[in-house]
Amino acid sequence: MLTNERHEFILNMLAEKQTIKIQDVVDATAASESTIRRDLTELENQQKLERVFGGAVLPGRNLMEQSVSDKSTQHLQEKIRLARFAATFVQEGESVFLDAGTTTFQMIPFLKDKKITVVTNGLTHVELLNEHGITTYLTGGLMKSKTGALVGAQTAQSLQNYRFDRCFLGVNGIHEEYGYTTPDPEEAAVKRLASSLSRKAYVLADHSKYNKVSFAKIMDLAAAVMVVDKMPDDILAVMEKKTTVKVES
Amino acid sequence: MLTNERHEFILNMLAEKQTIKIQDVVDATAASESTIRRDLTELENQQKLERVFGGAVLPGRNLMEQSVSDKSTQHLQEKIRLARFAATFVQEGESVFLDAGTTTFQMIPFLKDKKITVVTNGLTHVELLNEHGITTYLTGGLMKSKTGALVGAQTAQSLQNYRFDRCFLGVNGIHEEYGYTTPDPEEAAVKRLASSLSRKAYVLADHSKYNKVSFAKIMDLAAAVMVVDKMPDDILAVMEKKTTVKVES
DNA sequence: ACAGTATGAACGTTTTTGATTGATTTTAAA
DNA sequence: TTTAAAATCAATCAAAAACGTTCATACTGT
Repeated sequence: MLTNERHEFILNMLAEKQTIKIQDVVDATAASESTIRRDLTELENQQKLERVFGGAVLPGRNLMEQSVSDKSTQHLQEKIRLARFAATFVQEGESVFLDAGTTTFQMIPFLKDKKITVVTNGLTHVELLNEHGITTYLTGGLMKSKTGALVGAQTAQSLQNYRFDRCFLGVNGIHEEYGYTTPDPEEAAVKRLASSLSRKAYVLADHSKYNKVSFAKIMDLAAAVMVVDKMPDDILAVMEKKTTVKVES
Repeated sequence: MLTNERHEFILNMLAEKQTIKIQDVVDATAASESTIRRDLTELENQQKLERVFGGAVLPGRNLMEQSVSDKSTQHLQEKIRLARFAATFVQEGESVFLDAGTTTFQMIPFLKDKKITVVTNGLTHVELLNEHGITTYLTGGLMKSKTGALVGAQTAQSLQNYRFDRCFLGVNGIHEEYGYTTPDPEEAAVKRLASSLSRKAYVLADHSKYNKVSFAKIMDLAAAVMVVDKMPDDILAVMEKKTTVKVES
């Protein structure tokens, strides 16, 4: 049995059983314990698995878990429902911009079977997009360690090279008078530019964002289609004067 | 059996079984082991297959393994020593380009206390750089899932906006006549451009790369300072005609 | 006949492998 | 909680397998 075959075998075995013990692999492959041990060490270096005492387990979804863990589960469920709905707008063959942010991040699993091209300025996004086999371009720019977003002049210049069919943005504040806002002026600039380069722009917002105002203005409410969920009826009444879409539940 | 016939036979056998062992081919063709070996080497140069220890696999089948993996621990130790040495060239306040690649990746921990600005096209690099508190710009571009590198026209355009004091590149092959080579033409283009934008370019290479020739040429040997480690003395004799630096051990 | 290429055997080198050792971690009993 | 036994681990070493290189020979087409 070739080394590569053995590696693939181990990964298959792991994918199937979630957890493997070294002895099980030894028995199944007829290779020595030392060899299997070496295989596991190398596969761990490749981040294809994670070693534990006695065997190995599937690698942790570090980035996703990280970005997901800081929000409450209820909020997360809401975001996922919102994201799934937003993803239905995307048609085959389109080009899409995904803003860096946790809500747009949740859209990715729902895009996996569409033949689309995605551009994003989110570092965490590009990895998940690739795992789902979606052709992905990353904008250049300065890395903001806190949010994993790329911003600045380079990002703007990169964006100028693209035109999008659809553009999905996350925001921190929604206000009738002050429009969409977010804490970071540089990220706001990226969002504004992306939406101006897009045939159609969508803002993904759960109810917690309404009537909040953050530091940096992105644009007026009317400049994008707002995809909302669980908003109080009186708010929706105001919103429906604008182009607003509500999740069908 | 004619050479061409044998080649075709091997490719058919490979297409059918996904992976082949040298001994199996020897038995099936009644040719000598040497001949089959030569066949495989040539077919690999034609990118018709990919050699692994003991046989060959379909190309692109598990390139993930080759590119992301860092082979044995011994190789890794060698790379780390090389990386530490290379990092000593970087002075305070300089701007540095770090190529996507495993050897340059190992440099990052040794850069952490310097006040420098780093530009990279490596997705994995930018995260570690940020953990070490280093100001980091990422080039834009198309995401290559195999290597985690950004490539293409966007990457080139992003790079044009910078000038570097130093630029560190990984390569797959070093050859007196054919220069530095790497498997992917697009990555080669990025490396070449980056080095041309840099006051000083360094190629990091362990001894396993010497006398290897990969598919895409990056540039001639003389175009960069080669940082080598553990190279046989006779090779060094040749090298020292060029600008070459050896790790002090 | 001759130059150029392909072949197979032989050689020394590199890589992989399995067994052994002593250290470390877990488990279970005191 | 402490202690001892069992299991697992990393490190080392030598044997085996696979490797590239060289060289002499056989084959090819001109």
